Amino acid sequence: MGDTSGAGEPTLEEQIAAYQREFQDLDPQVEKIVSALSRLNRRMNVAYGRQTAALGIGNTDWEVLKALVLSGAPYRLGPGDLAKRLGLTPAAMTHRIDRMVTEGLVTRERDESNRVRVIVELTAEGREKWLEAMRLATVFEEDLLQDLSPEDRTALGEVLTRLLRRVEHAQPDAGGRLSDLD
Amino acid sequence: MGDTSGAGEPTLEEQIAAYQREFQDLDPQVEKIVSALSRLNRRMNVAYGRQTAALGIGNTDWEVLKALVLSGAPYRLGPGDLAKRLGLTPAAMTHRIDRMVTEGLVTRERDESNRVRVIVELTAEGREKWLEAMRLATVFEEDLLQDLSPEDRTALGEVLTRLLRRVEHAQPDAGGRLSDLD
DNA sequence: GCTGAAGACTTAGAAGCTAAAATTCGAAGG
DNA sequence: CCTTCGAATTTTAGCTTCTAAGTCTTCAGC
Repeated sequence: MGDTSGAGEPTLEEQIAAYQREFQDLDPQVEKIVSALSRLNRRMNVAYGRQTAALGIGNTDWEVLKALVLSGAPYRLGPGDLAKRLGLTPAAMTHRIDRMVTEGLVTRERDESNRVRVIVELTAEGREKWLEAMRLATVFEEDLLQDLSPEDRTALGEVLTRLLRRVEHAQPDAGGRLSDLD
Repeated sequence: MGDTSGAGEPTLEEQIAAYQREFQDLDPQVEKIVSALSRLNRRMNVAYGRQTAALGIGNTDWEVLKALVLSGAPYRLGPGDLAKRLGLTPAAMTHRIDRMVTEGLVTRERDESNRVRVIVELTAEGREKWLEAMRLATVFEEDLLQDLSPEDRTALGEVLTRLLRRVEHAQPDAGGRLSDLD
């Protein structure tokens, strides 16, 4: 069923053996995939977390930067919009924006054409931080996949998207926000 | 660089296109793997979270149950040990154990042979909850992997463990505790 | 018997989140 | 023109879970 965390961790093989000992019905092949996937993801998140921390931004900031950049130029969204994309309540968004404004990553201003609305816009510094984080991330990712041939990579991408389609179909847009950093 | 969360989420393809638009140096093949992996993991965590919630236990409880079960019969560990395995401070462990004792999932008693130590022991109910969660999880996992042939499964397990070995070697036992539910 | 170290617990405080109330503005109807 | 409703945001209060630092208890060596 995957993995948990941290130091003093058993190896993948040890853990699967323990699972089999405690739960007879376990398919070790399935468990291997699921546990490896989970561990891999955690390690990646640790790496990303370090990189963004090195840039002086937190994981919560990172999520907002990403949403704004992916929305495309001119990199503007309302708090409500952002909240929807990130799966948060509007109140939580207000707090994040407060922090990020003081950090200089975004600006907040009222929309002059409809003064109920607020516009959150990426600053040049915010965009630069995002780009820098992406540069670090791609180095890490390239290193991670270093041993895989182009064919291996294609095959892996295919399998994973196949699995993803399956979950997304079964669990259409869950909206859950159970951790995830990238 | 992976994915974030929730509702109103773009499709994987849309997101990769947006990344390429905003960051020219991106290798779409790499990004596809990384993003699919991240999304897949998040969906799995959402599913696990629902299942454990349905059993009336939280994600934090689940981690402790798992550590105890995996330690093997008689399912006893000290708070300090548990804290190390879960990557928490001892203080955080104290709070978790408090809660879980009132929930009837574990018992806490002093070790009579060395009264400085405390022994946390899984109750029958705690063990039963763990087993039930595992049953639900395996159903979900089997469904997830349904379309993969045994050969596909073996291949996927191999590739993932290969990647995992690579990260674990580069990042030996980071101890990080940046989210993860399983 | 005293002292030091180890282990667990307590307290204080930080980071994030939610829910619900308050605020502000625009739009529609009398 | 004024009023009222509704939408979007912010404020307030409180929850959960974590860390850091200090305290208490107990064992072990001198």
